[in-house]
Amino acid sequence: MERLLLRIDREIIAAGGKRSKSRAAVMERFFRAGDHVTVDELTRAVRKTFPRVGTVTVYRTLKLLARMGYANEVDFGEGARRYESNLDSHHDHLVCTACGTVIEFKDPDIEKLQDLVTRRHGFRPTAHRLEIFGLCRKCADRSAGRRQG
Amino acid sequence: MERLLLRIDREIIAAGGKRSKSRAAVMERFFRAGDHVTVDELTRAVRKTFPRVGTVTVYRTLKLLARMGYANEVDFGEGARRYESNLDSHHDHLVCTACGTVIEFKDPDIEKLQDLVTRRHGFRPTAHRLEIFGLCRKCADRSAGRRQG
DNA sequence: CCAGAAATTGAAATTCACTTTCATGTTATC
DNA sequence: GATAACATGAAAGTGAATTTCAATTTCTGG
Repeated sequence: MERLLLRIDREIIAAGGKRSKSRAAVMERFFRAGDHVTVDELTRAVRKTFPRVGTVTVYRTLKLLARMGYANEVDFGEGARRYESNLDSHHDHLVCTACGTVIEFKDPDIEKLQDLVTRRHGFRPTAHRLEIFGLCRKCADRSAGRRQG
Repeated sequence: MERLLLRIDREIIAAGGKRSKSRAAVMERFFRAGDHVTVDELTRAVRKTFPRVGTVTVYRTLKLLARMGYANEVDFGEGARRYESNLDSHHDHLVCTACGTVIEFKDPDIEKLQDLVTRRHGFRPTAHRLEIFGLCRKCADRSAGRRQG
């Protein structure tokens, strides 16, 4: 973690940038969060220990991380986009439309079939996103319970 | 087509709505378009034969069609959402990031695997979307050509 | 340690897609 | 054809994301 932040900082400096405390605070909170955060959520979190940080800096830092490949922009159709760390390997999402829970999953078989499909169309894939919307176990149980009793 | 528009009109009237020429024009252009249109694109198209139509009406009509199940909102990450007719069965998208071409595809095997994944998580799916980004055959060939000679 | 150059910051202004408002125009009904 | 309800569209309003710009911070090299 400390190591990661140092590495990113070094990369930024190599590209002609300079260190900054605000950005460091944003990055640390972001990677510590672990899940999918909106700019607004992350701003509030950072402000707990760094009240002076502006929304703009959070926007800029996340865009920067995305450009550098350390973060991904994701969109669950809520109106505001979310960012997730890109340190783990690729995964897709189950999004509960009732409670908002997001479950990550990996499925190499689906990926393989996707490769087949793209090949069939002479398409060279660079990225993909798969989101499945529905009810998580808890919400499904609740609605089933209501229906049956 | 004529038949479809009549049917939709009848449904609207059954729900307490009234007929309208603007809306009819929007719907006809929309279903005739066949592909994924933005509100802006569709507005411009409708105005060719119906100059007085406002953007708002296009927004409202597409939202209405989506609510009635005749259209789907899709998002290729361009900033503006697109609408596609929902008359054909479900399909997913290959989006070329170079030229913007969108290829539709269906893959029952992928769907089956998706069902397996959701079941494994006790998740009850209601919808999903799969977008694969990359280079279409033409753009891939072009960049391959450049690379090899 | 200091001065100057360059990047970073954040409040405010701006943009852009989308939605809401509301006075006016249309449509259906009696 | 009067009237009640719906549809329309211009303009105003939202809200997320971006840009602007003066002030601040960071780095470099005397």
